[in-house]
Amino acid sequence: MNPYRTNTAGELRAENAGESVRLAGWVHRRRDHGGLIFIDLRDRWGITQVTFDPERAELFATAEKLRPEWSISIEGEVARRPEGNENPDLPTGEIEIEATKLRVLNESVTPPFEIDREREVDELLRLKYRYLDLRRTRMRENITFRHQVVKHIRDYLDDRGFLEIETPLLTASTPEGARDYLVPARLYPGQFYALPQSPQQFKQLLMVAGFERYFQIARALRDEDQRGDRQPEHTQLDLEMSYTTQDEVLDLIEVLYTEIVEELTNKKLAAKPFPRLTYAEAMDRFGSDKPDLRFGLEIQDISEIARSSEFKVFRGAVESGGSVRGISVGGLGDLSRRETDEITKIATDAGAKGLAFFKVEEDALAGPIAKFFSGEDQDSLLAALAAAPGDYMFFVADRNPVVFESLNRLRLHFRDRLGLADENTLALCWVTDFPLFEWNEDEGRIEPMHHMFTMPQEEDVEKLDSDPLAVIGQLYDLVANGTELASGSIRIHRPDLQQKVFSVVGIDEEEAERRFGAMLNAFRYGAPPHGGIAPGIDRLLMVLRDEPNIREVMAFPKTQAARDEMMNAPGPVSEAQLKELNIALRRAPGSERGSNPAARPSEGNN
RNA sequence: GGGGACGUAGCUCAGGGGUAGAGCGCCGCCUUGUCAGGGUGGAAGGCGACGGUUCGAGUCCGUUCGUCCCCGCCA
Repeated sequence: MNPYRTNTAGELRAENAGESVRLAGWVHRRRDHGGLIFIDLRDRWGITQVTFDPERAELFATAEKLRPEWSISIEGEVARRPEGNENPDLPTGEIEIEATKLRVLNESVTPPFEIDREREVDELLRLKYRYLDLRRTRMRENITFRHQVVKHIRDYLDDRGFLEIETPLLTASTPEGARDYLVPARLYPGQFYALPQSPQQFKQLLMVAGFERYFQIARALRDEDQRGDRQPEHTQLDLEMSYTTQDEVLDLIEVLYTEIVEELTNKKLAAKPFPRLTYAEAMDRFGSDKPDLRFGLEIQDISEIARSSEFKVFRGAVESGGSVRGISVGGLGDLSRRETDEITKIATDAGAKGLAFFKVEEDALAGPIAKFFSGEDQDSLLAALAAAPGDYMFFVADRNPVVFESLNRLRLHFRDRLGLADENTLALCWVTDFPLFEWNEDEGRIEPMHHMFTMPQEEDVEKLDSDPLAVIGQLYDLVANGTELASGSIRIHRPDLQQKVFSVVGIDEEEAERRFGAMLNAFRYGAPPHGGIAPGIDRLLMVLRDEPNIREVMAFPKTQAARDEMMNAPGPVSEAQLKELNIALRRAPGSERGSNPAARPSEGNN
């Protein structure tokens, strides 16, 4: 018999009355009535009320000393609570334990914040005392839920013949993409391992190796600045299949995600099967490759009306190869000058030179530029946007990328402003047929949209030479409520085609050999056609748990400045360690921002 | 790298030129049916740090450190 507990604090019910039990856990709350003491005992599974009777003098005297977060073990009899004293808010609320023994396993100093309350606490304090923060309901539930989702994933893939295979954490640096985290190689002075941004090449090599169906709950590391949904290390479901097709990958993930949502959450799926939009369609209708499909406000192209209008800004945009597009928004009432300025700023922040808008009146359009449009043109605009009296129409005239980005941001702004999206609905959709490459303005060169192992659509292969930017890839994203949850592709499996793609992005044979030699070589040994996907686990959990930040679904995240304030990482290392690694520092530790612990604000230490 | 918000008691916050306040928590005492227990008394901070303006600075100005959010960056 376990010396601490026979049952958990979440499982005892009325039918257990009369049983002798032991429970162990923390003092959640104490209610000392002088002549009677109630202790709420908390463990991972729940809360059970324990009573201490003054007739047992010694026991009672110990119970009087109990304080929140003391670790205790109690023994006693399960008793139905007196009539009328049940607590319907507690699963164990029909019973209580009449304590006969109490062991204090460990006292607790007063915690820096209250464990039993859900109020907001400063994030730095939460992270510094993460082991206490994790005791609180929110985090305990999130981390528990995380386990359930990952378990479901493992079972699902195991059922379908997938093998979970680990790949190295110490690997080679790949200069493009995100900045690598580097690890000095002691045995090779001046050389470094890199921590993986993803197991991409390894999983493809596992296909060459014949494992056919691979997955891994893999850590992916990127040394880039943080965001609400980005951490230095995050977790992906990395997955790859041989002899597969895009549809097969999509179906596999679609069923998995449908199960997760329907079996593990109370959320509603907006549509089953998930809508599949091409990249071109998503941009056209929503101005984004990760559209939020929970609401309308779809974008309409009015370039043809603009081309013949009197309004020079509109005409000019179309004549110089851009377009004019707009959305119609109801329910805004009458916007003040200040409000229209704010809305305009959203568009200009996205690169637009301005924002054209009209208020739709009963008989005509109103607004600063209405005078440039004939009655006929006004009717055409109304018809194009299906606008009704009381609506506002907003138009952006510019190069297409600017038009799309501006209207995308406006769409999301009105979603939030007008509460158009139901929080309990998950609009999952696939976006497919992405271009294989995109043009990098800053660097003046072609780059892969996803990565350079993506297979072009068969009919576009010949365009790799003539018009690479027009080549569509066998590339797909899973999107939920405007958030990208997964990204994948069918891969190139032939060395000649891979070499061709390398050359399009400016990697010659010698460089390809040096950096991707293993893979190119592997492809010469009958590499099977293969493809896969890599869903982000953290982002999925954020969406499913309605958490505003990725830190809320990770047990031990880093701060925005990529620090671990609990473990004090990163930190300096000894001169001896550096010497062993053949590393000389260019700057002494402590000379950089944020690197001086002594400069940090002090906080309570009770 | 850039922009914004914030930093006052252990926690959450109010105060905005005249010497610091609330709720919760904490400590003591009282209370036998509470479950955000109740009552009562008490301790606790000099307002992130540094420098300036002022007779006087949480309060105004500057710098700096830190946290969070956004852009850039990043799938």
